[in-house]
Amino acid sequence: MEATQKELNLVTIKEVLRQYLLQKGFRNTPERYTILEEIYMMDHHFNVDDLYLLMMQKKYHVSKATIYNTIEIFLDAGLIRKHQFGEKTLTSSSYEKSYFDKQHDHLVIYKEGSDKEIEEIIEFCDPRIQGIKESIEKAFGVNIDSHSLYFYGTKNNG
Amino acid sequence: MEATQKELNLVTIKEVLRQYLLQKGFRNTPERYTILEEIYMMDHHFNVDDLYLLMMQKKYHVSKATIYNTIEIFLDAGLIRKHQFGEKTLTSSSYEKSYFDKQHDHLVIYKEGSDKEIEEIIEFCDPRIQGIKESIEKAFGVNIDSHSLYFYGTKNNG
DNA sequence: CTACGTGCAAAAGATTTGCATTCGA
DNA sequence: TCGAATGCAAATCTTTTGCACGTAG
Repeated sequence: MEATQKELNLVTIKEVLRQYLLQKGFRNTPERYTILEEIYMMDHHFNVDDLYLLMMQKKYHVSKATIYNTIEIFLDAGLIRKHQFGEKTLTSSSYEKSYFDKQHDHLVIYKEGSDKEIEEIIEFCDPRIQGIKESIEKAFGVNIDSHSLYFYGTKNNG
Repeated sequence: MEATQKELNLVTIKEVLRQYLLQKGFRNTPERYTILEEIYMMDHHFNVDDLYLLMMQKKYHVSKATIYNTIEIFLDAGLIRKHQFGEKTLTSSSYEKSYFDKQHDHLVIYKEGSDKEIEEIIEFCDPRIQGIKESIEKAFGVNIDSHSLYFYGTKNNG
């Protein structure tokens, strides 16, 4: 059932990409569909290197340049979201599939005693953020397209 | 009056650094005080290169390595905060002085029609974020040390 | 056919590291 | 004195760019 749902989603998401490419006048290259499929088969956040290594393992030869290119397109198409975890240390950008999920935010949990190592990333969704968003739009006369909210903390051992 | 207040703050903040270095057993190097002074004389966000160039102009010779080092210390001491503006494009880390300010969040306004160029960054402070924070702490059993919230949008021309 | 997209390698930009030298305690 | 800090340059890591080649339309 789980696998079947994923298969269905895969069919859907490829169609979404097809429509997007058509509308933009971009080409239907096999790389774009293969990368999309890999991303939508994954269950977690990933960065460019993760994706590159995964595809190498599966013997799909795609260059990093193409992955970076493709990710730009997917971002524009709304097929993925970009994140920047790790407030303290510099980390590479992370991404996640976004088409079937609702917008959510992240709680980044650091290992106890370490400022650097991330132990876990938990997703959450609090409706109050919408209220803040609307207030800001009114207060400053802006249209807000998106937001990002991260909480940083540690496990509560007490 | 403005200048006088800034002078007073400078005296205070140097004392804070002195206490911090003492407590940690770190040395009182002139570089650390000079960099701190530059940061606290500034009114806006800055990145490492901004700071480096500024100090070169003023004929203070400080290497970038030392600036990076010092910034780590100031972060740990709570004298500055780190930011990562620019969700779409990669940008260098930004920093700002934090000692006399209360915690605030940011509204990043992009130039109309451009996904890349930032037109303005506005600071705001909404108390509702505290409520969300407390809910998350209870829900997931964590201690939250900090958060970052960014809204991304464009000027409302309507 | 004719660009657009890809792959590869080189370049660029931010940050980190290694090491000899300097200097604060 | 002597270990911590600094400066400089080289190294590293992520992302971007240039160019020759392949291929979708």
